[in-house]
Amino acid sequence: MPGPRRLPSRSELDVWRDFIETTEVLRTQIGGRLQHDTGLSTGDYSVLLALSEAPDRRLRSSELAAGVGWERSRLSHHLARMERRDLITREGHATDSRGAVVVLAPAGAAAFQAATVPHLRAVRELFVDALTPAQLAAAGEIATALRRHLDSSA
Amino acid sequence: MPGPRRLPSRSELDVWRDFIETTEVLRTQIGGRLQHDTGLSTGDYSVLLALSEAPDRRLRSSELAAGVGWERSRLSHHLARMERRDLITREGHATDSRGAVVVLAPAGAAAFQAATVPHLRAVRELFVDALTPAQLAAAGEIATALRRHLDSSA
DNA sequence: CTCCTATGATTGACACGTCAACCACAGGGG
DNA sequence: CCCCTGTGGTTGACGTGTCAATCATAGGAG
Repeated sequence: MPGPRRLPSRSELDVWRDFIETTEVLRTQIGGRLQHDTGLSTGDYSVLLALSEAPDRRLRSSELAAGVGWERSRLSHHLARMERRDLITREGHATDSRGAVVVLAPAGAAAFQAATVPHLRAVRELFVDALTPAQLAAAGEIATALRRHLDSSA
Repeated sequence: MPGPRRLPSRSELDVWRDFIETTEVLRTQIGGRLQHDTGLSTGDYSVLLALSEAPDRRLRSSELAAGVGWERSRLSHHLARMERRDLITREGHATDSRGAVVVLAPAGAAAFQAATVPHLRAVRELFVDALTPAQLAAAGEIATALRRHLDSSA
């Protein structure tokens, strides 16, 4: 056990840079297409997806935050913007006066409906179609390994 | 060849979501550590790295943009913020009066020096150490395949 | 019942990114 | 020489994300 572990080698660093930059470009492209085709951001899409699948198309704010994996502060800012555009509305919680309930608005449901096929098509074109089945499986395993490692060191 | 190709299957979509969310968490964690340990953002780091490697520690704005892979507008905003913090300075170009030259400032060089080891350590801990050598190689190949596909459909 | 702490959520300040508009100058045709 | 188009770069507006501070209420200890 040497004390401070080694730094990444040149080839490891090359993989890192290539990997992180490419995933960033991928995210930007997918987001840009979604924005262009439907007027929704990927954040909007995640929120609308979670609400669409929720019973009664409504969720308590903290449940929604857990569902999309965001901090409450981020969700609060995003919901404020979505409310301004009439995609969602907010109500008080019946039994816990601290709570807020987020409700899918008609315009939000419509926007989500219109967005889902174009978005899934973009995912296929830019991600699934770029990889062989073996690479796709490997991508899944890499994501799982990274996630487990991140969770354990948090 | 059926006309409109199929949408992603359930398992393909699961991989997509896992992959894109995990890489985002990874990016956020690395950026957060860098910010916390050194006061630099990953953007700052990229710019300072490019300038450190440039002859005379100075680059024309458009070359710097190409080097870090950013749009000119993004670079301009970022340089304005970095100039405010005395990490870089900007000068006019000698022969092309339209041009701007970005110069690494002493504080920028010092901040970069201080940041490199902690940053590389974080990359090793959160990325390299999470993967087997085979997975690391696969990650490189996946990035290459995605990048090529993105370039061709742009 | 009265504090006391923990939790749900919002806010303000600020960094970051994109888009479109803009300004200034370079480098030619005429 | 004059215009005209293209290029280098900046700016403003706005959406997005993080952090720290704030506020109100829930829920339990005493």
